[in-house]
Amino acid sequence: MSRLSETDTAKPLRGRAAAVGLTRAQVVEAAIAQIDAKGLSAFSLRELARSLGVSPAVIYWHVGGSKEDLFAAIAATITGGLAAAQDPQAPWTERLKQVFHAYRAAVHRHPNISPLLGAQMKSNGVANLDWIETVLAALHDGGFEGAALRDAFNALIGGLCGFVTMELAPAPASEDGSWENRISQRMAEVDAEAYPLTQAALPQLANRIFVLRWQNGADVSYDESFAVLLDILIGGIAVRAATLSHKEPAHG
Amino acid sequence: MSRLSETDTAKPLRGRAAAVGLTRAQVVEAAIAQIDAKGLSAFSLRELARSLGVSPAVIYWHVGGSKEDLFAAIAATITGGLAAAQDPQAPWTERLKQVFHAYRAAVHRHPNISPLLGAQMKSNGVANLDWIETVLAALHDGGFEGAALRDAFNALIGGLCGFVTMELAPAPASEDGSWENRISQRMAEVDAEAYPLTQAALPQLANRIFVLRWQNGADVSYDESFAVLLDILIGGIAVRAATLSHKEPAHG
DNA sequence: ACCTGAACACCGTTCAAGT
DNA sequence: ACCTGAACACCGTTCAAGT
Repeated sequence: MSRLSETDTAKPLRGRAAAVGLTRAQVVEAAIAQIDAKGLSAFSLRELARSLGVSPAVIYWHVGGSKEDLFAAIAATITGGLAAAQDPQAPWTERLKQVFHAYRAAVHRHPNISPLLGAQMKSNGVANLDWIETVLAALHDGGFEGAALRDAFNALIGGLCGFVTMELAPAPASEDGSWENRISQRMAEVDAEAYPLTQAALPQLANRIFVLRWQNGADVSYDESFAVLLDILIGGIAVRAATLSHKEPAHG
Repeated sequence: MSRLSETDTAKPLRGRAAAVGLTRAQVVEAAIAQIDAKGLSAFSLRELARSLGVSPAVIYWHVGGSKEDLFAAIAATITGGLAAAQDPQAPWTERLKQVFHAYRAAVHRHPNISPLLGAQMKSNGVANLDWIETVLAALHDGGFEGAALRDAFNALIGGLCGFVTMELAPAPASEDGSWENRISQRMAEVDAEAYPLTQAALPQLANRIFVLRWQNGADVSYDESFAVLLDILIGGIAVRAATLSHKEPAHG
């Protein structure tokens, strides 16, 4: 949103060319702004350089080896500070809810970035261990370790971060709304013989359930569905925690 | 896997140029083979045309307007026939398990295609309603309708398909294993002061949990984690079904 | 109906050279 | 240390023209 922060006085400015005074953080910030504005599919390093009034090569100088590295830096920026969203006094099940709600809120602040978080391993990297540590700590408090810890962790992260990725899956890039029109019309014509339940459900659920929609979670709220998923998952994890041999039943 | 099926005799072959005799289905099949072999990031329409010994323009002629349309056709091919995986006699909770296990197995047969299914709305389109109908039918048998049906459907699809998307998120494209080496080494150096639980868990869990890994679900099994997620989700959905006013408690 | 060939407007990435 | 400019090897997409 905001332009390059002019208040960053930490730049040496020694040479004449260095008068541009770009920072790595500024490059990442500008990239996020570009993706917020035009979408991920329209994003390019050359366009980013253009928007910064700079040669394409400077992106490489500041951010490292490749476009993927820039994406990883963006992902790290988006998911930074998630650990702070959690109240250390709360029971572990509550802490988990807080962290995943914070995760979803953070991605919703930059919905176009979402594919980088869910569908690219490099962006999932060791970037910031802070919020991973909080998830592991909560599960540890619930009594999980070893293979049970692994499965609980993966089920939570995969299910919840995966939900957000699907929720915010981008629509096809197109100036006009031709695709939206075509798909909404095609849904109106679903064959009642072949798909009776789909046809019956569509009047109420068209564009409000995955797969049968033409807008994503940036335009249509999936808050309640996410709440249901989170409730079921945390509840199920708590039940499993209670059955672990070396712990008393968990509160929550 | 298999080359173009020469046994397809349904091609007219009238002109001389038509001697190539390409089918839309063959183009899609060849695209899948390309992505299986080289990965999604290395895939291009020109390369596909080259592998078919054909001009780039023919892809457009056969498949429609854009690369995204080809991707949608690929997604439809991959998820086709999922409805058949389900035993109509089984209780609704069992049917759900069958369908989602079949979904995961289908994507695992072409792991490189996975981002198309989870992170692109066009590929999620009305493509094939068959398996959507089976999910809606199962939930209907469980007594869900209206907003409850919507949330149950979204929680299931988002959580489970989302899990598969994360599980199979592609590693960065690079000839050598330099990235794998770097990240695995960085994990070995996690600060025990700042991240005590992460550090304690890593010896057992490195490369076996999301985010802290350098290989994806095509190389490392997430079968057990998926089973845990599926169990918790179906169990939670069944509990909610039992609380719906107009139904008796569900079996399963 | 199906395909070719060439063209247009872009890309990501690298590298010598400047200050 | 930070940036420019030009170059290389590609893209996706379109369109007239061929058979």
